[in-house]
Amino acid sequence: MTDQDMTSALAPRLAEAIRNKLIAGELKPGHRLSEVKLSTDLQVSRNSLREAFRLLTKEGLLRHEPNRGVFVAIPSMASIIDIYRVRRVIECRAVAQAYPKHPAVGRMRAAVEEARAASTRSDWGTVGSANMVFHAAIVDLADSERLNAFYLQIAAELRLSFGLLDSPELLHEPYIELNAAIVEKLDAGEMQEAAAALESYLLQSERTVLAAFSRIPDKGKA
Amino acid sequence: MTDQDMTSALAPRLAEAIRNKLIAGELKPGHRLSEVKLSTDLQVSRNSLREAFRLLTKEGLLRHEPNRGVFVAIPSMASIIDIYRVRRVIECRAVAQAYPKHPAVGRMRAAVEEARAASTRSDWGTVGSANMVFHAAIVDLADSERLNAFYLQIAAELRLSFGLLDSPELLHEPYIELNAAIVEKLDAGEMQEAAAALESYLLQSERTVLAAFSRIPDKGKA
DNA sequence: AAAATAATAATCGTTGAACAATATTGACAG
DNA sequence: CTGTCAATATTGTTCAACGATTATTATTTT
Repeated sequence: MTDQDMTSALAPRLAEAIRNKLIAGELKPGHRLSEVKLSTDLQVSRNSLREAFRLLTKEGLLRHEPNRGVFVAIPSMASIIDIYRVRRVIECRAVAQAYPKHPAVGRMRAAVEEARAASTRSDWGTVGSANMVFHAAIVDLADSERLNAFYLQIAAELRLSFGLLDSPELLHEPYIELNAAIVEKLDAGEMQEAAAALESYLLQSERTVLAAFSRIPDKGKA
Repeated sequence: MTDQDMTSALAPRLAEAIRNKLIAGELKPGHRLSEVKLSTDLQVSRNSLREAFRLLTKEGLLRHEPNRGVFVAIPSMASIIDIYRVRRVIECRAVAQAYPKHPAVGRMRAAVEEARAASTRSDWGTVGSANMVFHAAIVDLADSERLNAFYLQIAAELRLSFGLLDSPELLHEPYIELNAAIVEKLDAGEMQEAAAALESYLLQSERTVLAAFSRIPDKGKA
């Protein structure tokens, strides 16, 4: 994990490294990222790090305060509501308009299987990852690279919120079978029904996340 | 237009300045942007310019080739198709789910009026701008800042494509009254009908743009 | 003359240092 | 305890440098 392949440019690689730390919870919301400290830690120059900061700020994972520095974005109810709004717009439409034999359906099915297997051994981390794959596959039904990229960004932002919650397993486990139901409906060619199921699914998930979020004691504090 | 307000950071301001040049057609697709030349022209350092480049590359307006530099993105049929796919996903859903008395409807109506007025005096530039405002207002019906930001980005990319076309007035003028019809349906509370109208509208617009694009002689050449 | 090759120049990628501007900290006086 | 002001740290931006890669020109070879 030290010096990777130099295939791509430095700034995007740096951004990815930081992004991974963010979604892994190693950097907590509200925390300030010192340019000198991070640049020495990551063995890069301040300038290169600043390029990465700009990327992540644009992605919504960092917040930039002039002359004060960059901070890990602090998720809010508003941001969660906004993200779920985006998800419903994109995912539901993708399912409603899907071609039932789209290759992504196979990935959806595989993600359901992986989640089921991980669930039996209480591997909630894998369940969560499989769920992410499932929904990314849904978006892929729309066959748009721009939507895919946008969704990945939104998903990363949502994972930042999840990091604040105490029991993230509850956020994914109940939905495994709902995911399976959506795949079945897609297989049967019932796209409208699948979209409707997904919509209520997402609304319920949003409520659950918001409820868990409201239970956080010191939210709003750095 | 020289040195603006220093409210925001330099990199985003630089990005905006370059973005404006891109959609104004001052920088043509395929053209390489020299770091030293642009940085001296814009009176900024190479490092600051590179930060702006990263932003614009992420937006899809520039393309980055390792060790070769950044180039103005070259629109393709594939990118136009992709962008219209995104537009249908977002705009149609936004209209279908709209609250008829949403403030954005007023902006839609105002945009139609401005387009009509500009059309009578053959001011096609204003017609085009009003059309952009109209569709941005549509997206705003969904009340999502993330969707708004994403749409703005996509719209800028599309305008880059428009810059290649010979007679852009044909791309907007025929749609003024179709826009008006959508506003009327929204006023009447007929959101599904409005969404359906918008969908066929966008499909037709896509065909027109693709047809005009296919008539470009030397596309694919730098 | 045409093609291949070598030398040269130009550009990018990244770094480190520098300095001004702004923000934070801490001492001190009231 | 509170407000003021200097001292300190951090960001914002620029500049110069140099290795690495690419583009260009010159040279050689066939």
